[in-house]
Amino acid sequence: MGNVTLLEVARRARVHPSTASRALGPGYAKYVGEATRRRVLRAAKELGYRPNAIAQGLRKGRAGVIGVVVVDFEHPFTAAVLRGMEISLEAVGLMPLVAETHESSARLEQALDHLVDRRADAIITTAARFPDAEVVERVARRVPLVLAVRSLPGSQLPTIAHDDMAGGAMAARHLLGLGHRRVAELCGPLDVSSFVQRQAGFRSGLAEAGVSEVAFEISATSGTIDEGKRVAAALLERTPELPTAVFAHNDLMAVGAIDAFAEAGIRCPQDVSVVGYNDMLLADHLVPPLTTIRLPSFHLGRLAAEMTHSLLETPDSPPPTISLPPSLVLRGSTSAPRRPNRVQSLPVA
Amino acid sequence: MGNVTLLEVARRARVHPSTASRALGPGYAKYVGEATRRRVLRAAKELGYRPNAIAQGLRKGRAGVIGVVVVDFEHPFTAAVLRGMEISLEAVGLMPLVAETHESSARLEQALDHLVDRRADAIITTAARFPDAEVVERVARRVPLVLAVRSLPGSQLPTIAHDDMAGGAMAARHLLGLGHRRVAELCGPLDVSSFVQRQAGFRSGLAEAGVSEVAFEISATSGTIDEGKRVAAALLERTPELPTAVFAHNDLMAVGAIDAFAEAGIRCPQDVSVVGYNDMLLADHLVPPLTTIRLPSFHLGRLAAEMTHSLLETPDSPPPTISLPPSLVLRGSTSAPRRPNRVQSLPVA
DNA sequence: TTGTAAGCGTTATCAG
DNA sequence: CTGATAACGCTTACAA
Repeated sequence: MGNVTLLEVARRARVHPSTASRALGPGYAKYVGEATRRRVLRAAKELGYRPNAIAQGLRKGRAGVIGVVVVDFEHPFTAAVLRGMEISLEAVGLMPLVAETHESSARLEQALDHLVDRRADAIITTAARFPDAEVVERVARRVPLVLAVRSLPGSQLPTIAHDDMAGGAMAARHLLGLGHRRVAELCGPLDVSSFVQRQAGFRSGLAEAGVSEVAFEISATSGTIDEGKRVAAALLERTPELPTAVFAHNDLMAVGAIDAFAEAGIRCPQDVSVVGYNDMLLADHLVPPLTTIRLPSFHLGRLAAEMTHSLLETPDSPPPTISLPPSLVLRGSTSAPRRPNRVQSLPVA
Repeated sequence: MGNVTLLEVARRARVHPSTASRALGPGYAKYVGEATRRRVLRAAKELGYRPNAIAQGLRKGRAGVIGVVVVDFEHPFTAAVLRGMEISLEAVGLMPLVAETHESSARLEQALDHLVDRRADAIITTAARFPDAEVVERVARRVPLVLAVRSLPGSQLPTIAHDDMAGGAMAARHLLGLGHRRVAELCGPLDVSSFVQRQAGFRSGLAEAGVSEVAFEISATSGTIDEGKRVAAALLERTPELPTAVFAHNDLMAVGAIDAFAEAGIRCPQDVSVVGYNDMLLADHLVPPLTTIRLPSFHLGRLAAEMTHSLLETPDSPPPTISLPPSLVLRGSTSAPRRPNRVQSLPVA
């Protein structure tokens, strides 16, 4: 496992290590004689030399790595965001170093510290929750940091997110346009900007038509099928007069909600319309196919990476804030309300 | 952004840097006077000292990082495998550095080289295809390497994979048990061990009952819905007498196949049974719910990481080969064949 | 228990 | 165009 070092390459090419370094590196290669360069290159190839990125990193003070913090690889759009970042980072020779938080503040802090320790050139986090603001700001003082997907209120940090306010409003307008007047919301965790924005957008969309949503204070602790089911069941239990439409803060929750409704004998979309969020894989293969809000996640990933890169190139430019518009995907889980619901008590699973 | 170094901590604590190092590191802390240690710890905290992992890595010769190569974050079980690895790596203070290949050999090589350059302590790859064998073996000579999920035929490298042979056989026996005798297979790319094994297992399962599958030479270039649809459409086009059951090499392809069948007016499971593979998220929410083979992917991730770790601890132990048994998940996409199919020509979408 | 000194593999800087 | 030298920040024999 003895690794070939620059010194050995230099010896074989009969040059000084620094000459070998110049010949191999892109920046200084022109200051090396053509013949010498060839010799060095050949020696390197023959020995199977690979530069030690750790030593380079120590010397140059940068690791050539961008730290990326995500909630979960299984999260609906994590893969798309990551792929976008990867593609645009690769173009500039940077490698993403990815860490998961699983929605735990402790793990977020740990991941950020890890990345700081590794001297990541910059960090992109898509996992910030409101209680993490202090930690994030602390880290941002040590290394350029970009907030992606999830923003932090009042933060001056460069931010790129989906326009969830617009997404929520879209959902509201769609439902209103269909004729719904009695609507409810199945909220995701409200310590995350995405869900707060969706809620605000949804409510303001309703308000435009003078409608206000069914009061209901329970929100999901995570955006999963089980949580969607639990929250929807609670809605059934607590709401005397059932809403004719429901806006779920993500597709998985929408699926859970539809499950809960079905178990109570309430059909979607005949008895209740459901709008999801994310347009996840297979959303179009469910029954009914899910009407949902589609997010330009791949694009967001690209832009986040580009923003990060330009932040490194031009550290003193004003921190940008980008917001990406979503779009409505019409499918079968929404339709006009059948008729005003009667007060009814329904069995709960 | 001037980062605090050990030297500054040492100065503030009025000790020599080496003493500071000992006080801070876990191994030598006991050789430091209690009072001194306290002073160093306090100084470090006050200055917000964070050890430079790059410098540590250079000095110690190890980066404290395990390189992990995956095909795609969106791949059905990547997330589960990764989470398994992460959990067991974290327990021993190692961090996964993840790279994607998108099923490209060039990217695989690039990713492996990147990881070698970063002096990853070890590499786990779940993305190897047969043509990559040479590259993988080359890299394995420089750094401990574990083949996970996808094995390489004839390779002596430590390997941990799903028992796809058993999975394929399970699918075959299930279909045979239901009474099917005319069955076909929708294969994934056959330069990947997983799919070759599934095929071999399926065929041998059939052979036990003296059945052989419908001859059909087209295989998918990737395990996606679109590819499943394409291959299934080709099957419809080329097979005069339609099979009563189909084994798709993964769930997404199964979904695509069911789509293609539906477009041709062939219902699942009434006219054709379909078995998938992976038990992906939402497989139970499709229509019909997918009968499929479930893989212990989280467990595989854990074990792969443990194997890697013990490989580092005990480099001279014989390279283990582990195979993890899958299980059959019975759902609605399979049923007894209605009756022997007549020869028929069918419209293709 | 603490200090000394050397060096991990590179590259920036300065001479030549 | 090439060589010498020092330094990036840290750990670890070894000496005291």
